[in-house]
Amino acid sequence: MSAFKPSKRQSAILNMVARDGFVATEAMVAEFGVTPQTIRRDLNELGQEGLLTRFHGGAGQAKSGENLPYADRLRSGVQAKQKIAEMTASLIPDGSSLFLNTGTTTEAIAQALLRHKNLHVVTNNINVARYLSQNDTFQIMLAGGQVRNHDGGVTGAGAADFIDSFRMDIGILGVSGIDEDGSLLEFDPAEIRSAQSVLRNSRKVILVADQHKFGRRAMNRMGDLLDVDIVVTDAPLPISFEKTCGKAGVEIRVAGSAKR
Amino acid sequence: MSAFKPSKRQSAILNMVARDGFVATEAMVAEFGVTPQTIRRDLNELGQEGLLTRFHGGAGQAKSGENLPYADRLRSGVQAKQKIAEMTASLIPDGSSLFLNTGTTTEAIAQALLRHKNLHVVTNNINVARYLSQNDTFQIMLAGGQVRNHDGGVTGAGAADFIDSFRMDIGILGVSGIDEDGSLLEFDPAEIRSAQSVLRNSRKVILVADQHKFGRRAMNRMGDLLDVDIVVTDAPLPISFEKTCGKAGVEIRVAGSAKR
DNA sequence: TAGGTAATGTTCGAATTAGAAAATTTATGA
DNA sequence: TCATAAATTTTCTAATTCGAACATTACCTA
Repeated sequence: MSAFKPSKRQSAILNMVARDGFVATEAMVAEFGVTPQTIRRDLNELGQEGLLTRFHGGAGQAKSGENLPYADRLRSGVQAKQKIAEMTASLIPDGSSLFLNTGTTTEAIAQALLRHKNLHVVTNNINVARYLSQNDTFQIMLAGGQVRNHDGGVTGAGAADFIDSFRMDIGILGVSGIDEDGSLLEFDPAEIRSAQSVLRNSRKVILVADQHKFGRRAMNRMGDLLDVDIVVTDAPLPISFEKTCGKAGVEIRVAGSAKR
Repeated sequence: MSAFKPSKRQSAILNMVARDGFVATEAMVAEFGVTPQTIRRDLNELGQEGLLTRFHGGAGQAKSGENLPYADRLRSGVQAKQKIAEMTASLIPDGSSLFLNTGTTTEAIAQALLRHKNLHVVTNNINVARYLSQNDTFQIMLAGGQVRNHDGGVTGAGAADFIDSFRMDIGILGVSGIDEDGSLLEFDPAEIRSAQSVLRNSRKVILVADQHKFGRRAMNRMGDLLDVDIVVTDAPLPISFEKTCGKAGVEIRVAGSAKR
């Protein structure tokens, strides 16, 4: 029972490849929860279409050629996160206290925040902590616990308790997926408790999610759109989600829609 | 034979990786006219320095947010730390549980440990955690608390308590200085309690210190040479320290004296 | 010249990945 | 409900890559 349709998964693969330059087969197996054989089939198909290049052990970006229009449409990963990160950063005043959880989007936000001053940040992600530590005016609190090797997230009961000991102005949450009924979903159950602590202890909650997250399924429910104040994304939402947000009283901000 | 010196070839490899995102081992073999094994040696070295990421079948760009290795390399005493790191790593069996505290030397050790397997590591340093997380067979526990911006150390009462909840085979300690009477010294008082927890909870304690640490003064006393089992350093110790170690029953290992 | 060292090549067993084919599950429409 | 097609897993074998140990080469220097 995979949470991805084949076409969805294939475009997600293209996004990963576009973002990282090279993705190992095993990494995709872990990401999508399918068999290596299935990933190889995908890679062979995408490779035949010239959308990526196969390597022993994974796949990398396609050699520059034609086809790029289509590929570009499917791979908006990095730019999308960048736009989301910049808009989110613009919502944060200097001197705020805030929380950042795990995810590539929140890592992008950490980078975008480096120009701010005197932020107090609580996080459970060692990459976020490391980025932010470059700014001497920041005070960074990192939750302790077991480190998830592939993404640098810190998990465990202690991490959630640690977060519970703070009360923050703003909580910034990344998620694995959002269901149509407004459920916020995560792949990793270990992340749930930390995220819930953030929801509880933030005066204002900002949810960051690129367009592919909407409708994407994941096993664990961490919360509900009702708990969120602002959603920052990179493209107009499907109507069903707009309705859900409207009911929940959630403000939607589409990054890069005005300019670019 | 080969038209490239090793250093030339390695920087050429970095260029290829930077340009293409991912380069297959075979492609480099063809490019440089050397054996796959030679390429692998290069890739392992560059990978350990964090300048690229190894994959099965080739190498790709370094994971997000690298540059510290460069800064590290420019710092003085890198070679000494490297030698100490390699010798220390050789003292650690696969599958051990160990502790690593804060300091540039312990960060070098973290890199040197990447080829080990199934280590259980407890640390209060986010850089150590990040390096080690590249190895999927490691289980990493990171203490929580406030992050010291300039070196990535995690401090606070919670950090020491966190360490106290473990019992480890080996504790690896870096220090700011060592007094002639055998006192282990630290500049930052916030580091003291964590280090003492390590001394308490390690079955064997390895102290790592380059030659300049001996005789250097610092304000805070964290422990005594009596608590240490092995000292790893990079040059023969002054006689006064040899005597102190002898009395304390401490084994001294000088890295790089026998081989290399 | 003899010894030492750094770099590379060779060899080989172990580990990883690929691919083909069959079995199973899932989705869909009559 | 059943039949059918699509998607995925399973299973097995072949191909590739890896790492360690040892041999070789080139070069330096005492």
